[in-house]
Amino acid sequence: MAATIRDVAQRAKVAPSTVSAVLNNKGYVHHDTRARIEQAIRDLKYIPRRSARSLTTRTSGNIGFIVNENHFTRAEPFYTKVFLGTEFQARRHDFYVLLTSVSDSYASYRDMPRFLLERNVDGVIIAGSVPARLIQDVVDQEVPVVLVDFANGGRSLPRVLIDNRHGAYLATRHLLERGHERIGFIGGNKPHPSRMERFEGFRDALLESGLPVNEDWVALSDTRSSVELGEELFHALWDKPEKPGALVCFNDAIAMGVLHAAHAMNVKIPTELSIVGFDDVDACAHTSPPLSTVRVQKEELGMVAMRTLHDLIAGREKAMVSTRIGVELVIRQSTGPGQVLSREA
Amino acid sequence: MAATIRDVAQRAKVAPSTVSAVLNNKGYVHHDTRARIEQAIRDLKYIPRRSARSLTTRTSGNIGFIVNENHFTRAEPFYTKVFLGTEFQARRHDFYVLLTSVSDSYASYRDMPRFLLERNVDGVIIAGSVPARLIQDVVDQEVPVVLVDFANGGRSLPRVLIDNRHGAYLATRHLLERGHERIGFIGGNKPHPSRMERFEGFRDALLESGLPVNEDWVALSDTRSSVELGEELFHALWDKPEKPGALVCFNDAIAMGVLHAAHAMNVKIPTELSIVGFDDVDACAHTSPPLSTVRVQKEELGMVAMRTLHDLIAGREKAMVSTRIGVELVIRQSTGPGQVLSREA
DNA sequence: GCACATTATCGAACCGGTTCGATAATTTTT
DNA sequence: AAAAATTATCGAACCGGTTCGATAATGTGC
Repeated sequence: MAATIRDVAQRAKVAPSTVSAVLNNKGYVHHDTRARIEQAIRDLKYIPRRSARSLTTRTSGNIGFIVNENHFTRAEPFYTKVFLGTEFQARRHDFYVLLTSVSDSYASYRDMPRFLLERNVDGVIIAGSVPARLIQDVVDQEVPVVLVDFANGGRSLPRVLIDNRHGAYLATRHLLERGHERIGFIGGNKPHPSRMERFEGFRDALLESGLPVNEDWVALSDTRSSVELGEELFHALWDKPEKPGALVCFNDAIAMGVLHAAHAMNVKIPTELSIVGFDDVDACAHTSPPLSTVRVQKEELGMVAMRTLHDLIAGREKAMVSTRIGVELVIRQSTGPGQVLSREA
Repeated sequence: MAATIRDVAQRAKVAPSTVSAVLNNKGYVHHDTRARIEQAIRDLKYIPRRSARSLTTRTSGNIGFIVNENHFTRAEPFYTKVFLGTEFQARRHDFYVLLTSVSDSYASYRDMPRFLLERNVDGVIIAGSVPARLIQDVVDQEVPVVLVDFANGGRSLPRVLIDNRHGAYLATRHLLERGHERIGFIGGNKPHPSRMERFEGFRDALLESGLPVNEDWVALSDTRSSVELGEELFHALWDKPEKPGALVCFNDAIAMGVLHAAHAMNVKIPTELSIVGFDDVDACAHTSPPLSTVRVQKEELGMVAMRTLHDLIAGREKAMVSTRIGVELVIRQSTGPGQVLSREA
């Protein structure tokens, strides 16, 4: 039914290889011949099959997007947006994106995404933290890789990161400028590099203002950041004799957990407690009160990663590149003026 | 570098065709031979290449997911979730999902998604409304199709739909049970089949209670349903001399627009006006007040569509199947008791 | 013990592109 | 005018699987 390159060749009275030359703009083809071939292509509505082309060129036209199962199954809006950004940019480069997740129990090369085993991708984007072993296996396959929001320890791979430190710095400065002095930091996921960076940004802003970090107002955890964890951590903090007047939260999920828990305990936001989140997920604008947060351009992360990967695939980029995506403070209504109490007293 | 089927054959001292037979569990292979081949496969870490397999079997292992550009570029959470559902189910069937969008200006077969032109998908899922011409072209390609949340007029294609009528009926009954009598319906997107169905569910519930549909409290529009449209429609309604006490909204975006506009005009929700949305997007739980709505299992829509498509591809399903995905009422705090005023007066 | 079915394996052809060396015609250089 | 370079086209081989008919060995029925 569908036309093949030989059908086109026959109709244009040339060899298949000449048609191929026209299709790929290679070698010498006489102007008239080219016109004849192009006409034949139009007549037969010919379009080369991906599978045939893939076999011989050893390229698939696909790129793989790998995200940790934990991020994915909970349909976390963050990485979904990163994925959409990747997808959007991929389309411009005529690539398709194959999405998959990996579990923490990754053990051997056999657990690699099928698209890698079957050599069905020309490159891979890895979003968020994944087992080190997986990264090793991907690199061993000699497939170009770009990491997003994950700076893998030793190995030096191209990566696209969030400016976590600056974001947390901005959030903290904002609270300081509103007159807060008793500022805490809460969030989980200790091993995640973002956590450290965000905490450092928080700490730097405090130190810059001559304020110490009060350990009583810092609540961390080893488990994943989630709304539930936010509630838990809030309760832990609120039991302390001296309470903070403002909290910098590791991310919006945590912040929303705090919001809920505070609401349940009748703690008024922002009059009794100010809260800043991080990420700016959609729901932030609709919480009550709307959540001040640090906006991360999630789609941009995915887009930049795809551009970097494309450069890598095209062989344009050799050096390891590390890009930081900027952040911006979004002030809504969860941050009010701080009570400057102890000063005068 | 990577092993081919001939390498495996050589090592196991058999013909490539015998290896193929083992790989695909076809024909007769002696037990010992099979064991030898399997050992060779393990030794060489052999995995067949997708591209080679695709060329000869004329299957790609991919399915295409098409969504209207308007739904997609605005990163609408609804179809994103449907996509994730599809993706989740696809993985179970060992398929990958290629995502793309089409624009309303679709004109000819050349505008079809590239994965169709290149014959790089074994089936297609179309989510939401798309140009009729596109559907025609896809059908002409003889590629299995399943529609999601879109009942294409004349043509009779397998589809997975939302139980819109019942959802709107439930929402309206809920308001009636709270004592409301002055209930309106607002929403846009007239040509969308869901709109009609939801309106009918609303109407049926009213009629069942012996209440007429008051045209003054029905505000429709031809443009897309959005937060902005919700605000507009609210203002239009609120200008009327007699105001409704409750509104059934076409979807959550509209409802959130109403919420915003009401808030801006100092109209108290739910004391002065009750609101029910439709879809139950994530943000619903976080609005102020949290939005009562009709929950649609978005992931389920995508999963069922994928299952249906898989049956179609495997040739298990011939007849046109149309599935309705159930809905459930989620009561939050945007719906209060209705004032039974004119009764006694 | 012979005809026939079943089991087991093989090799060649094929899927539909791309690549590359051979060849010929034309143009440029010397 | 011969040699060299450029332009134009072709056909065969190849990518790495699957398919299918041929052939041989073994088992079954009568």
